[in-house]
Amino acid sequence: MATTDGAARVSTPRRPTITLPPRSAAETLFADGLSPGPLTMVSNFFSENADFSSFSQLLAGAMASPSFSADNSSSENVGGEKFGFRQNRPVSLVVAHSPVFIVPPGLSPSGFLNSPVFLSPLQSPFGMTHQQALAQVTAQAALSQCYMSVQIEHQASSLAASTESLTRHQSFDSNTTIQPVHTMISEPESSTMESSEVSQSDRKSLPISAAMDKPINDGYNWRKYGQKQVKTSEYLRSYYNCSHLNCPVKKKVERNFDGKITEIVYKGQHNHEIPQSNKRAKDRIDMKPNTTNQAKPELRFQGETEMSMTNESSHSLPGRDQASTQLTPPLQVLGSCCTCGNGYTEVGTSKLTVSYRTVTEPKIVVQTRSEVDLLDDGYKWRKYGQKVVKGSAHPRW
DNA sequence: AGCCTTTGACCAGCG
DNA sequence: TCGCTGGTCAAAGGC
Repeated sequence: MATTDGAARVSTPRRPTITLPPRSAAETLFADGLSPGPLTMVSNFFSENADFSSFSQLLAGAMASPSFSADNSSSENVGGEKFGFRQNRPVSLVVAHSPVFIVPPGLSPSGFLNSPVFLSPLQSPFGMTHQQALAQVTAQAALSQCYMSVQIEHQASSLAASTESLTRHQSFDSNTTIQPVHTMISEPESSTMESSEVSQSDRKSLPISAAMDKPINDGYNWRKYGQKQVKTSEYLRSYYNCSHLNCPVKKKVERNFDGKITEIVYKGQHNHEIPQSNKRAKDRIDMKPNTTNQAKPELRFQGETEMSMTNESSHSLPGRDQASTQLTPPLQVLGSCCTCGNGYTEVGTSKLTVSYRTVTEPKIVVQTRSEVDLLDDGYKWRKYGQKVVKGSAHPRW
């Protein structure tokens, strides 16, 4: 990142560097605008091991964590669900990558380059827990939705060369869905105007495909093998294969009418490391700070300003012991966060999915074989209702 | 030349 | 058995 950072800064006045605090200081982190709501949910997959540096590693660590293993069994007991993307990941498989994962789903590389949610190498081994690390990634996924449409136009031309080099390692090796269905983050003032200026017609005139056909430059190479308009989502769904030889990983990407990614589902696990021999990989490597930074990564926003990070979500993470949802899966939960009063969380363990939605954040759905940890997302949720949802045998609060 | 996207057709699962 | 739906295939074309 260091090498092309300069180019990126041409259009981005500054990139505030955020050093991730220890988990106990998560509030500091999120005070900068990265609301952790959906993040801690994801983060709870992870143990406290700090030996992973990439998203893949984080996930691998999460999957290998005792809790996950236990949850696996428990989840299977829950109903022997036919989880849509039950992975066949070898237990021993550890995807070791460089400690950089950057581009979130839903943001073109160029968009992400200037995105305030841009991340550089993880802090994980140095004061950042896996929860936080993954939370950051998820935050990128969430927040990027807000900036994508705005930034595409402004950055496509000037940053095309440098963007891909910034992309790295968002390796969702688990069955992970990031589903920012509702982009509700209050747009920063700096981008609100731009957003409004980017009219619908402008957006339509945009080569959306160019900006979004590669929604996630996660370090892997993807080959699109199909695209459909699925009825259940109304959105256009694209199917991608990892282009690596014999790699079984696939992903589905759903986009709304604006071309914004609304859902990403990863299936399977890479049986290889992130390719580094191709140009993109090379660029990404070039973008990596350096080996020193790899060893001592820091969280860095590539965004324009802190202002871009300014949203109304001051959703800070309370202590995990404050998690109040007492759930007996499978069920779904709707409620508002006691911390910020925003949004709700819903847990559908019958499908082993968890989705969070707050007023200020996109919806994020994580599919996993584990549900127990998801119930303790570190937030306090206030139950404000309960009912049986049509089509569901389970109560909803 | 190689890899990618596009897109209609095909297939399998399900009710 | 049939129709619907989601997922995949594969040919064609583009970069």
